[in-house]
Amino acid sequence: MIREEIIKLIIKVIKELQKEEILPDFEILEIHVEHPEEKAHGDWATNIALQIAKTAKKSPMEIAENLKSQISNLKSKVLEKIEVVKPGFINFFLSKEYLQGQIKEILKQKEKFGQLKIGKGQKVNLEFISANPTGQLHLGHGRGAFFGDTLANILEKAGFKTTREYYINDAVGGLQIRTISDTVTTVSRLPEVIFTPGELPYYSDYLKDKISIFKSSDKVISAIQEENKNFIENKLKIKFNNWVSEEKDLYQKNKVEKIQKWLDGKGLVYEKEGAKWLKTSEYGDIKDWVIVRETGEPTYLLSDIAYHKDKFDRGFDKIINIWGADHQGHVGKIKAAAKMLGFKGDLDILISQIVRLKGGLKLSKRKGEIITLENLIDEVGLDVARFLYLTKSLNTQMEFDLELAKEQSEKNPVYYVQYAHARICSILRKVKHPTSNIKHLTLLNHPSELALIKELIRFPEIIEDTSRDYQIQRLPQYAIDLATLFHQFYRDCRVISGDKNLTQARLALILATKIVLKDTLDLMGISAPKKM
RNA sequence: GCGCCUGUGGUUCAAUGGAUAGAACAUUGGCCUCCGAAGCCAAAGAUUACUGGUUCGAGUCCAGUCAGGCGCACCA
Repeated sequence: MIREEIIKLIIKVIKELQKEEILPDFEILEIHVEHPEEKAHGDWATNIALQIAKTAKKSPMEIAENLKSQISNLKSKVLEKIEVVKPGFINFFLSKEYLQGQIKEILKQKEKFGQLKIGKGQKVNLEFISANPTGQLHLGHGRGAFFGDTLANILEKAGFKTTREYYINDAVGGLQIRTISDTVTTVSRLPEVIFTPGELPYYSDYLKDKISIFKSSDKVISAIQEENKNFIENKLKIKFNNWVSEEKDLYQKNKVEKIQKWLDGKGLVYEKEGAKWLKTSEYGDIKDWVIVRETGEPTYLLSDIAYHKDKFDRGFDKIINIWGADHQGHVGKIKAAAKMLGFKGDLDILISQIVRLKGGLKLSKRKGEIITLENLIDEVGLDVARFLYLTKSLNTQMEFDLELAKEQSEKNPVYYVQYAHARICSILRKVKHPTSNIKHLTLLNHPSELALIKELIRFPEIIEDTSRDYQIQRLPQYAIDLATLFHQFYRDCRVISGDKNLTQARLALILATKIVLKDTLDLMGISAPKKM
């Protein structure tokens, strides 16, 4: 990757300057190389001179000039020009030869372009959606669903081995389901109350129907779970590797009981007011919490600890939980439990903020009519829905305007991206043998061609950054940027022309673009149509 | 009251502490005899809630204020 190469170059040069005592000895911190928005600032830029100015006791400009001349001496084929600008930025300009050569690289690697090794084959567990089997998936679940699925794709691309996991809160045997939540309000009711539908103004018609058909709580739950699973696999097109049942995989295997004994044996549990409390406050949480009620029944917390113990035992290097905002208070408890259990890997708990339907929920609450995720997908389609969700950062609340979404589905940015793909395919259909001759890549000199190549080679960097910071919204943005540069190229350069060599070179360019565009869409779970 | 998240053009959202805060939608105008106009080009629109602080540099970090959301169970 080009960024890595530049960073290595800078480190090397700083060390040389230190040896020559032009720069004093200091620890080289992280070298920050960025992709400036302004073209005049080069393809890459670093602020390293500004950062080390203080410790080096020299002016940033002086340091930058020193670094520049040292790097220039190396005569790298990758760089065409290096500039030092005002406060002390060093701007790098990539050479045409390097850029042209990258097309060859993309065509060679095909869909493996952007595949990284930073995951080193480490095992990652991603748990997401995990909707209670007491109703259909709603708009809020869409966030976790698409975010989790896409993040898993990106981590795989970055070289991790991922497991997509869904936790089913279906404990009915030992525990009994006490809470039925519809998608609007969570209300607690005893089991017998649940099964007198006439008295339940809170529950959706959907749930009432299920209750009147199946009568018993465990049957209602397994029926709903089955429907949700079906919906997720077939309509959301998300394939989970693992469906973990609280009832079957934890309670029936005595894992909840075992973890309680283990915690007890470690002296982490005490009795107060007839209940058993876990000393979470000693492990970083704000207070202690009950794990066994006065009645002797375990709480959700205990079974969730058992679940996490199970995950830890399965040997994951990294565990990512994607929870809704209403579970925020649960984070401290599970983190505390992870410490108690001595989990050595990363435990990242991501909270997705609430999805709010514009115009409020008035009618839905009373009538039990809610906007389900299925309604949304029926209205706008899976591609639009996925894109819509992915463009927003997890920790901002999102306001969902269904009317607007429907209206905009016609002119949605997803079509803009897909159109670029379809356009490429359309051009390729006009060529008899769309195999590209990579011998004429040096003919790619037009600013629009070079700009497009520069965007293409950002792809691995997008994967790297996103696999580190989980800022998924970077991906749809990249897709839009790439499509824009393609459309501009299309405006400026005719692919099929009388000039056979140039045609070959441009075919190679659009083939490379197609590969990266398709891959970007694949990562987001969005289709890349050949015709629209 | 305490904890977490958020406050950016009319709207929905971006912006690893960097250079002139970007898109999309909406608004206004221009571009199809030529590889797909679901496209391209342009205009207009922002005191980044407010007040201080940190530094070469703050939408971003820190403190405080205001506003909104979520959580604070022997519910899950």
